[in-house]
Amino acid sequence: MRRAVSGSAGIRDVARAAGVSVATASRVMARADYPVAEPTRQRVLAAARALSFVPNALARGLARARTETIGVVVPWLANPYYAGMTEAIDGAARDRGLTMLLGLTGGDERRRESIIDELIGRRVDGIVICAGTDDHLAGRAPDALGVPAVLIGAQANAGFPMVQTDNRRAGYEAARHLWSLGHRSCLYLTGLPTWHDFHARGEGMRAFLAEAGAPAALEVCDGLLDEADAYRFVREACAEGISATAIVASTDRHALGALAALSDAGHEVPGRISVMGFDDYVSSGYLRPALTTMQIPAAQMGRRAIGLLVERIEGRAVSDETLFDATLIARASTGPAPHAG
Amino acid sequence: MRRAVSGSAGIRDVARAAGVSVATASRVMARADYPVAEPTRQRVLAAARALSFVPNALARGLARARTETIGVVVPWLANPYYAGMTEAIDGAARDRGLTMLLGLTGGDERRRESIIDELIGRRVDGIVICAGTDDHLAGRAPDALGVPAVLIGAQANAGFPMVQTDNRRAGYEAARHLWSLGHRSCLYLTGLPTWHDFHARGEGMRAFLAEAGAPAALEVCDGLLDEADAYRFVREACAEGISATAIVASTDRHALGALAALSDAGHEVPGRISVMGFDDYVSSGYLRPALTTMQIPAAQMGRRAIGLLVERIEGRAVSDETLFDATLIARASTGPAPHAG
DNA sequence: CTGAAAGCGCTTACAG
DNA sequence: CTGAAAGCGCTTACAG
Repeated sequence: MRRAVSGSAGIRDVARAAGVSVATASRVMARADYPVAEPTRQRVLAAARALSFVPNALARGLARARTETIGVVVPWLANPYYAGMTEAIDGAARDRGLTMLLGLTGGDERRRESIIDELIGRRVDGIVICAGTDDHLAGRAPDALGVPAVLIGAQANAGFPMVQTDNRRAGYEAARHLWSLGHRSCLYLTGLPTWHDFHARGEGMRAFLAEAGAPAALEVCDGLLDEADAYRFVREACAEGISATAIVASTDRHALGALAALSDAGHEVPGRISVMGFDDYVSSGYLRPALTTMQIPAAQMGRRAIGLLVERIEGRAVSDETLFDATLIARASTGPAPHAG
Repeated sequence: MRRAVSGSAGIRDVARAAGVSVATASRVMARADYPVAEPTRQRVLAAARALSFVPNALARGLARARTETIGVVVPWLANPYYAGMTEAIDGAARDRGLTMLLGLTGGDERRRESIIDELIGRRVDGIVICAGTDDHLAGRAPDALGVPAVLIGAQANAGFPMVQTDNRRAGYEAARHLWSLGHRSCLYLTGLPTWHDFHARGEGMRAFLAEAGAPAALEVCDGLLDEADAYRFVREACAEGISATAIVASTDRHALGALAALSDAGHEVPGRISVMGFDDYVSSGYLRPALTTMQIPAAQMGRRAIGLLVERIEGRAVSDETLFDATLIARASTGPAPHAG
């Protein structure tokens, strides 16, 4: 019905130019380890080069039922945490010859579902989902998805392999750090309660403080979406008189807002009040005072996710869940509590 | 030879379930505006839903010679400028029903070329290239690419449509801002000389200063890749005695490094020295002192690029080159020059 | 080592 | 409004 009109040469053209059948041409283009006579191979290769043949990945994918493509779904790129993770995922995928199809959800669950359908429609070989606020995945079971999938940073989700940071422990360590500096009253600034990463961090802090015998030492303010929210909240808190000697922000973004607010309120950090965050963006070390933070190994997590995914794709599922640890990066924004000084 | 083993239903299954031919089933799934009897359409739709049919985009793309896919090539995501631009591009593409295939070059031209080949192999309908350091594109001509392409932030490149910021003018305005504050000696911290965006900014500054009668007022230090490089350089400069009263950084990242170095050297900003950058990351307004910067409309540029690309894809090329203007966002990091105060 | 042919899952001119 | 069939550009068992 239609004829090839596209300028690009097809395997048929290559075959003709090399004087072989398309089967043979295909065999040399498809894989290096096919049994083809060396001179034949060379002729085909030369023809392909001469015609600057680029195999049609659609046709290949259709025929092979394998697209060498993985879907990656992420909330945003605006957050350095996700940007870094996405970069790491892309790098790891590329190293294995896989191309990344990126879907940005904007934190909208409905959009996420449609993105996943889209990816399945494009027949990706697997999917990595960087979860955030919720991960019921509209009730999708791992098998119902039709393709292997691995979750990053999600709470336990029916049967999906996962890679995570031990957020509870990270929170625990954060509280311990502050406690050891003499802080006995902390304010935790966090996002929506449904973001379980953040929630787990808070739980970890609470656990430490309870063990330390000061269960009431933690005050939580949630619902803060970004630096602007954190800024406003802390600014008001300062105006009303802030009693905590330390602020823990659920991300470095929140910490940045808090830092700005404290500066504008004339509260010295860490002299009057200490501040710490979670994530460790590259920029955090260049703030002044430099930000103390619990570093989350986003790049490692991304790479590990690809590792798990490829295991699944190749049908050799070994590992299942991977837990990473956050690392305390102590910098200038945390110091001895004023009354302890 | 092979049978469909995959769990997902195909158009054939839908047709069978609905009691129609695959042709008819395809027609209702493919487009809403096909002439199909309403009851028939309903039966097909019901069958599709019941079987949770997701059309195979590979087969469709092969048959239609259109994939509803665009390739986007970007150096990194680690830089908020590119992250924001990529997000905007993705959003604009999604709004038009196009899926983004993202390729990260890491600033490596060879990798960029292989990514472009990869994208062409996947038969994207068009390509957006966020250029950086070089854009000879290995000598590729617009037509030789085989698909429509538009460049963002590249210097004039044989025939490709482009969207850009008027960097020269942005530099000019930056210099004017500083000059009006009494600064007569500026230091420009920048990346590799091959990054023409940065180079143009420097040229613009130089042009203003020449007009102002102080052509020697600009000192340039290039080769600074990130905040770490900027930090080191400024730290040393401070140690040796810095004579400039203002530092202009080619990006906010560089400015961040400079700010940290000045703080560590005990140089007050803007009392002793003013600092400004280019880009305007969301975080820049939360630095203390808040960073004065020339805001580059990255999101708008990304959206415009998609607009241009779609025009090309649909064969109605109207606009060709688009120039955006940077906007001065004056904040606390720039102030009157010390001797002018 | 090589070729002829069926098949991957859709779409769409062509005929009713 | 609907169906039978060719075609999109590859791959790969099957037979030499």
